[in-house]
Amino acid sequence: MVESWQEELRAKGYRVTPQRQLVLEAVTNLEHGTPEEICTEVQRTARGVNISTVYRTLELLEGLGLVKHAHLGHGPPNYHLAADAEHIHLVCRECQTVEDVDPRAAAGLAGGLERDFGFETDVHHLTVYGRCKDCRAT
Amino acid sequence: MVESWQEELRAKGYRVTPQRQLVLEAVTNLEHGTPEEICTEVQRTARGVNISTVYRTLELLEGLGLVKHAHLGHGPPNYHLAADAEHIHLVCRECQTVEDVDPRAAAGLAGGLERDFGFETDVHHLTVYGRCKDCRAT
DNA sequence: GTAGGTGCAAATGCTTTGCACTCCC
DNA sequence: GGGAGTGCAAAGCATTTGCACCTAC
Repeated sequence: MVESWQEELRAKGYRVTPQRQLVLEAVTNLEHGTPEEICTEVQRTARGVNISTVYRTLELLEGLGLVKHAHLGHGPPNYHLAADAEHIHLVCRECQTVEDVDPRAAAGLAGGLERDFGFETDVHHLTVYGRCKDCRAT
Repeated sequence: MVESWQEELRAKGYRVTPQRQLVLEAVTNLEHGTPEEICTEVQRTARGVNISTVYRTLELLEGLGLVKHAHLGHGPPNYHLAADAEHIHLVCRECQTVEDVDPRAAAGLAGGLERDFGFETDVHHLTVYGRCKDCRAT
């Protein structure tokens, strides 16, 4: 398997700190979360990590390719583990819920954009707005 | 054809003001613009409209279905005429440029989401992140 | 005339930054 | 020990809100 992210950090001259471990754990537990939510999650298990440290850490972890973020509408960005299966976000414009679906649903779209525009689609980052099943039923 | 938006405003008890006309014109001219850019565009032709009026007006016009907005990444939302042909935004993560493409590219995706999840896709609002042709060539 | 609309300034919410102190290597 | 990392507070933006004044109807 791969070397641990801790070793990777050290190899690049960064340091392994409790805060960085806590933030990564929180992202893992939440599966999806805004910086604010991640900060709150950390406080559930340990003494808080400052919100600005959360921002700095997320930026670092994203640079290392450990986490990724997506923009799910008006609010703050949403972070999740890069290692989690990639997925597409379906955001309902009425009830604001987010549903994760298999990226294969967008395989045709990605293929078409590649073929017609030479555009390399970042599938995990794809956000689709619309109305969900439940809201349409109402 | 349809009644003018001015009449629609009056019919709903709203008023037709120069500011509202100017904002709608600016959106028309810009094709795509953030609230800030729209505010600047108005100042090119007339004496400025206050930024808070721009926000309030865009919200109103969106409620009437005259304009729509999309989130193109980190920055502020992007407004365009609802009457403009619907399109998909391809946002390059490296050079930040936005390319508009025909919504038919996403017909397969929308059909699949409808069939498999009962999700009604808001195609005009679709934003696809990735890397554009030019950046991939470098 | 009057309710809706506007401008201005202050408030808010999210995010970034400067700086002194801390602690990992 | 020294530089990277952290906490705290202040600064930055984008956006919203309160309120007195203005104007379309």
